[in-house]
Amino acid sequence: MTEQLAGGDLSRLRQLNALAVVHVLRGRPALTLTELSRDTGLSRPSTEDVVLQLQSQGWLEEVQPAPGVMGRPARRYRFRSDAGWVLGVDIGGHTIRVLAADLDGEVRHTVRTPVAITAGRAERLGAVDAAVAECLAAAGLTGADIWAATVGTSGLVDAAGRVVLSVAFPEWTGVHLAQHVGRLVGGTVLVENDSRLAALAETWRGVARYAQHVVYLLAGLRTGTGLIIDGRLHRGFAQAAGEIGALPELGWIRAQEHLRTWTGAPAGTDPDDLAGYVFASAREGDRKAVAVVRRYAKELALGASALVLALDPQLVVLGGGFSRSADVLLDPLRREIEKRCVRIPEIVTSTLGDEAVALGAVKLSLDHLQEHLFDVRTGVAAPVRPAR
Amino acid sequence: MTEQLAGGDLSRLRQLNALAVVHVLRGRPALTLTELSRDTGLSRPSTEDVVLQLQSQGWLEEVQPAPGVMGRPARRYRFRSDAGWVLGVDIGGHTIRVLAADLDGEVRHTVRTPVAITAGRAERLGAVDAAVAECLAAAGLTGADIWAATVGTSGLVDAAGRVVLSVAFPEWTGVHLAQHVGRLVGGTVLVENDSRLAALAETWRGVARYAQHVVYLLAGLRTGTGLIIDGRLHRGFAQAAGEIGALPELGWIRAQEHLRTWTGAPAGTDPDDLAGYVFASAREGDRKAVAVVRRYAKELALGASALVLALDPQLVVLGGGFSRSADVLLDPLRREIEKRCVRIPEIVTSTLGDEAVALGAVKLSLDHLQEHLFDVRTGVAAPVRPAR
DNA sequence: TTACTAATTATGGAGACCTTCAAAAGTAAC
DNA sequence: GTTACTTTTGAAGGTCTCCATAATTAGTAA
Repeated sequence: MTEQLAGGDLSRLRQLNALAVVHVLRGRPALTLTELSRDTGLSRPSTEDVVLQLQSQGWLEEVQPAPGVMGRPARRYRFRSDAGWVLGVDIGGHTIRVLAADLDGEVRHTVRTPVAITAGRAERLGAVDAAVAECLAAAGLTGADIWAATVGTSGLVDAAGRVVLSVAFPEWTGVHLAQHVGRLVGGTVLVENDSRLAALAETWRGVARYAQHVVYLLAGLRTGTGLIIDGRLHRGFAQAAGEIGALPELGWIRAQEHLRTWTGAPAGTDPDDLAGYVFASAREGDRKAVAVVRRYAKELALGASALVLALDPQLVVLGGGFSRSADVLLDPLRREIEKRCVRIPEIVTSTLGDEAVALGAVKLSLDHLQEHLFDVRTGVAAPVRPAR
Repeated sequence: MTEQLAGGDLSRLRQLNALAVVHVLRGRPALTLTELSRDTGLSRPSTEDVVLQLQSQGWLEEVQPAPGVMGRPARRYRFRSDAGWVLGVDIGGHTIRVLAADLDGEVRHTVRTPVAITAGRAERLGAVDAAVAECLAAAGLTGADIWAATVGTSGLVDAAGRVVLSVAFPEWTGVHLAQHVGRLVGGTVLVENDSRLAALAETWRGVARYAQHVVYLLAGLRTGTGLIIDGRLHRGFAQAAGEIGALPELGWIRAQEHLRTWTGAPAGTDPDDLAGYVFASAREGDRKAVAVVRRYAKELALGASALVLALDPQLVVLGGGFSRSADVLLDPLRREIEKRCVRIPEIVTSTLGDEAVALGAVKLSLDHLQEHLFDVRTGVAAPVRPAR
């Protein structure tokens, strides 16, 4: 609990101050030494010393001084956010998505590759390979430039990066994604459940930005959850947290069934596409459709209420494919949750759309680097890809 | 997420090293400078410097050198764990319990005062006052010596230390415990739900010592929970976490009803005492009693399963009054949980008995001090009671 | 009494920080 | 074009904290 940081000699102090400078400068435009000095609390001369050291290491870069200011023009330094790169990969049912981002988390290149929902393991992995290669090429990078990558997939994932169980794609069970993607890129490869990554993305760039405790609901053809507790992704002891839908009494397994019973769609419609027709009819006021949506919302709310009662989050975020129909789904969902819970959290709709998972994958990669590159214990090392 | 610790000047380094020395020394017998130097990683001369400073501040004390060793006898220093004190108060239905512990968490004095279950607000608070006074007197302390105190109570507690809702004792609702106990002792007064404190105690001195994620079940006349996530007590956004029993579909409200239907007890038995008879009969193999216990276990398991599925803890701890009857309760509980959950955690019985809540209260007080007295950001201040 | 052992004390040196002040490099006004 | 003003840069001197090393001290063991 007390992650003690060992004391040390003077170099440790320099380490900490270098860390402070990097922290102030990351994700911001170039700053002058005076500004850095003010923001870090260090004296001007010390700031200069630290900055020069970081520059010689390759973390900082001098940029053109700002013109047209009073006084002697100040040198300005920026964080070299392009010193390293991270990848976020989303392996979805219909789409493979790869994002390349710099160390500031700025997404620089995006690749979307369609893949048949019926594609087998080999075909899908092949599409991943192609998409990663395409993204690297577009960014002018090689796999060696990637310092960390995260792969998002449906199903249960173990700590080693293997898919332990995939209900949606039976053939997917057992695939060792960390190893597979590890062939393509350098650095650590993390593998994580897609709902969790989407939740993470919401706390980073989405509607949950300032919440410490969040319950994320992935509502779509599959139903899943992601839990943010104390600002951190909660995985559980064996990465099995959030599986509330498995409780027979709550029946998330049944939830979709309600939508599939809908008969108002054109004959021959793929059962997977039915949901869209139900929501559309409900939107137009069709009584039966509204009732179907209400039943679905109730089932969803049961599991959600269990999570809300258990965790008392500040926020519940509705994401996934169905969140596009939040206009007809959110109200019944909210009512059902209000019936059951002691304290009612805010309930909002995701705005990240279908890029949430890949974005969360980028964030997880960045968090991993943060821990290993800019940690108080280790300080800042030279800007090279950390050992795997 | 990145709790950045600002860099700083050389005094900051000394601060960190002083912290390291204190950390090594706390909760251990007196050490020599050489041993301290080895464990902190500092050089001998520096260690001496730091130790001398801490001694002059009052945190460290020299003790008699160990006799009968080769070479020049080394000075030995111990952490002055009696420089400050904390209190743990458990306001139960039948008993008020007050524990006085030193800064190492060593419980030095215990006071137990019986109180009528029917006692009203004033009478109960009076008993608390008396018990606290008695405990202070026994320890030779005054309220001013107490650096932090925690009060455990049933019911929902707000962040200010007020009981927002007490189902078991309606008259208890609204009582401002932090204020009330604050009259008696110095330092911060924290108020927390009793189930949560019991959970905390289990991770400190109980069966959950090395678990990061724990679901604690308080099974007794009331049913409650305490959640430990990432090694920390989880309260939720509005201190309402763990209220899974409120979900109508899981029905913890009904759970006790099963036990109350029991007719095998002597006529005129207080309904609250029925449970003991049921468990006893079940222990002797009475079929009907076994069935009643099984029904109770099933209801309990429903909520427990929801928590386990949501959080995937390493451990489920069964505590509370009924945990004394774990021999007949644990097996059916485990079976019901196994039916419902994806990954089955260890399920064990608490060993702390009815001191768990007070012990957890001590621990919470200590954690509070730890944050304010020995934090990496603040360093170690002089050993005086921190401002409220 | 003498040898051995391990802690203490003293010394010198290096690294990182701070404050202060003079010099430099621009803009703005005349 | 010169002068005044503003702000940054660069250099000097000082303090603090740490480290390594060597000389001294206070015990035990033979």
